[in-house]
Amino acid sequence: MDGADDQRPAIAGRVADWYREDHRDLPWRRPGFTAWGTLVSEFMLQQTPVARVIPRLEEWLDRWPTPADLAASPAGEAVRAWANLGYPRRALWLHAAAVQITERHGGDVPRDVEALLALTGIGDYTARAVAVFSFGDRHPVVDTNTRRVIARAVHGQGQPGPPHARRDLAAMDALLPDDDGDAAVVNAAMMELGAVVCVARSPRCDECPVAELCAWRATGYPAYDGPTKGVQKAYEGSDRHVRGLIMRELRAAHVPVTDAEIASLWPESVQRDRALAGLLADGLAVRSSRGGYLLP
DNA sequence: CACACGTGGAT
DNA sequence: TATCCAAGTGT
Repeated sequence: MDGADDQRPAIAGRVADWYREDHRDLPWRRPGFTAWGTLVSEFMLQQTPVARVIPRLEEWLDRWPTPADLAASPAGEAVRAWANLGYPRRALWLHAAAVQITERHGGDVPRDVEALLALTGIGDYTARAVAVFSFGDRHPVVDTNTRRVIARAVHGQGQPGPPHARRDLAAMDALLPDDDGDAAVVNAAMMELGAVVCVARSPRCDECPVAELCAWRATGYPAYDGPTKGVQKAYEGSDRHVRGLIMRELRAAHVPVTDAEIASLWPESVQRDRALAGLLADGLAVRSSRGGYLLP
C-alpha cells in the first residue's frame, strides 16, 4: 500500500465522480440546511436508518428550529418527540447539547471539532460530520459505511475489524484530497457508496464505481478471517426490551404512570425494577411528587 | 476496550 | 423463525 501502486487517490476520485453524478436527495443535503439541522440529523442517524429519521427530523426542526428553542423546552418533551427512533438517551443528549450550545456558544453550533466534541452525545463521528458537511472544513469522517468501504476496496477484507478511532481516522484521511470542498465530497461519497452499493449483506459490485480498483474483489472476495463482532444478545426478554416498554408508556402518558401500570408491562419484578431503576438513573424517567413516574 | 443502549425492516 | 444490521457514544 505504498509508493506507485497506491490506489487510494484513484479510488477517492472515482467515488467522488460517482457521487457528483447522482446521489440520494436527502433533507440534510438541501442547500441552506442549517448547522443545527445537520446536528439534529446526525444525532438521529446514530444507529437509526435514514428512512425512519426523515419524518421525525422534519417535525423536530419545525418545532425547534434553533438550539435555543430546544433548550427552552423540558428535556422530557425532547424524549417524547423522539418517539420510536430508539436509544432515547440520544434525545436527552441532544437536549443537553442544545443547552450547552446556548450557554457556551451564544446559540450557534460551534465549528471547531474540539468544541463539538465537548458537547454531550457528540463523538468522533458526529463532530466531524458537522464540521465537514455543515461548515465545509477538511476532516476525515468515519462511520460504519466508510469503514466497510475502506476495509474492502483498500485493504481487501470483507469486513472492517473492530473500530479503532486513531487508525480509522488516519485511513480515511489518507483518501482525502487537499481541497476542503473536494475532501467533503469524498467523505460524503464514501458514506453513500457504503450505504447504497457496498452494503454489508449483498454488495452490488456490478454497480460499483471502484470495482476494478477494489482489493477485495481483485483477490476473489476472500472470507473475512479477522476478529468477529461479539454476538448480539437477544432483544426479546432483555433489559433493553423492558426499558423500551416502560419508555413507550411514559411517552404516551401525560399524567404520572403508576407502579401498577408499570407492573402490568412486564411480569418479572426483579427485571422490571432493574429496568426502571436504570431509566431513573439515566434521567429518562423521574418520580412524580404525586407518585408514579414521568418523563423528565 | 467490551459492553449496554431501542426499534423495526430485511433475509 | 432467528439473526443481522442500521450516518455511534459513554462508561
